[in-house]
Formats: sequence, structure tokens, C-alpha cells
Amino acid sequence: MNPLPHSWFEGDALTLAPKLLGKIVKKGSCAGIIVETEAYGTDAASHAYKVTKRSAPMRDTYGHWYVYFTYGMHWCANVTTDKGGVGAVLIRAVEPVEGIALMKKRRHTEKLLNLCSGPAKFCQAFGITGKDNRKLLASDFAIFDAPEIPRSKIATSVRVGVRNGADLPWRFYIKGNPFVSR
DNA sequence: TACTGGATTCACT
DNA sequence: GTGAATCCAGTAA
Repeated sequence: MNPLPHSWFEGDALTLAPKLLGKIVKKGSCAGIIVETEAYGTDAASHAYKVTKRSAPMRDTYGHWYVYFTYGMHWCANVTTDKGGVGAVLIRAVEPVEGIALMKKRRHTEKLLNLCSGPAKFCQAFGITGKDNRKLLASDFAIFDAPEIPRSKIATSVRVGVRNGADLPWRFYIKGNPFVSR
């Protein structure tokens, strides 16, 4: 199994978000199948809507990790995309494959369904923090290739709600997968 | 320097 | 279904 090459992330977030489904995210001894993603660009719900120091990786890089802290207690991990543009894909949910014992320890739970079924849960289970922000995707923390999920098995939705005068962005998930967030 | 609010989660009702 | 926990970046003064 090979890591996705840097050039794989040149496209825009909306195109890459569904393609990331089914791929393997690996950090240290933990690995899982990506089952839910969310695409962010210059829409009003995105950090990139306004040019700030925090969101700089979204416009300066592609194929890097963009990790930010929210709600006083949670980390969320994105992969930056879009060479020459602005974009990132938030990894919202993952199906645990390897390092499950470690994930359970980090998450303080025995429930498999509760390990990575949300963006902050995924970060906690994989031990992702601000230290990983701006890191280049590399073998110790990267996304590995896997067969593409057929479009017929992918569901999309625009999250209900409006912020800054615009609809929230596209969410993609594998139909019927129990590990997607609610 | 001080204040505001958030790409969430979990416990509790 | 509702509200609390919690801290950092962004913004205003």
C-alpha cells in the first residue's frame, strides 16, 4: 500500500473530498478507513473565508495537515488541497483498522463505534494535536491509497444551517457505514 | 487588553 | 432535546 503522492492533492476540495472516502489514514501504529469527509473552500463557513494567520495553510499549501483547536477542548484535522487556490478537506469520521487498543485507551472507551465517529473523536483516537498542524503528509502520518469507493455508495449533504450568509459546505460519507458521525 | 464565539462532544433530563 | 465544558484566534477598543 502506497501513500498518496503530493500531486494527488492539487485538485479542489470539492472534488477530492469524495475521493478520500475509502482511503487509509495512518498515524504511528493507528490506522483507519476514511468514511466521512467535508469540503471547505472560500465559502462563508470556512476558515479560509477570511484570510487569517490560522487559516494560512489552506491557501499557502496543499498536501499538508491543517489542525486547529475549537470549542475549548477539541482538535479537528484537515488535509489542505487546491494548488494555487484555497481549500481543505475535513476528516470527519474513520473506521478503525489498526491500533484499536491504543485508540480505546486514548478515548477512554471500549465502544468501537465511539472511537472515531466524529472529527474531534478521530483526532483524540489518533493522538492528533496542534503539533501536527502544517505538517507535510509523510509516511508517519499520511493517507494511503485504496480502491476508490463507487459514486453510487457515496451520500452527500449540505449541513442544515446558514452562517455568514451562506450554506454550510458539502459533506460526503459512505452510505450505510456505521462509523459516520450523526 | 478584553471580549466573543466556534467545522464538538458528552452527560443529563 | 438541552446545556455545559473549555481555550484559542480573531476582533474591537
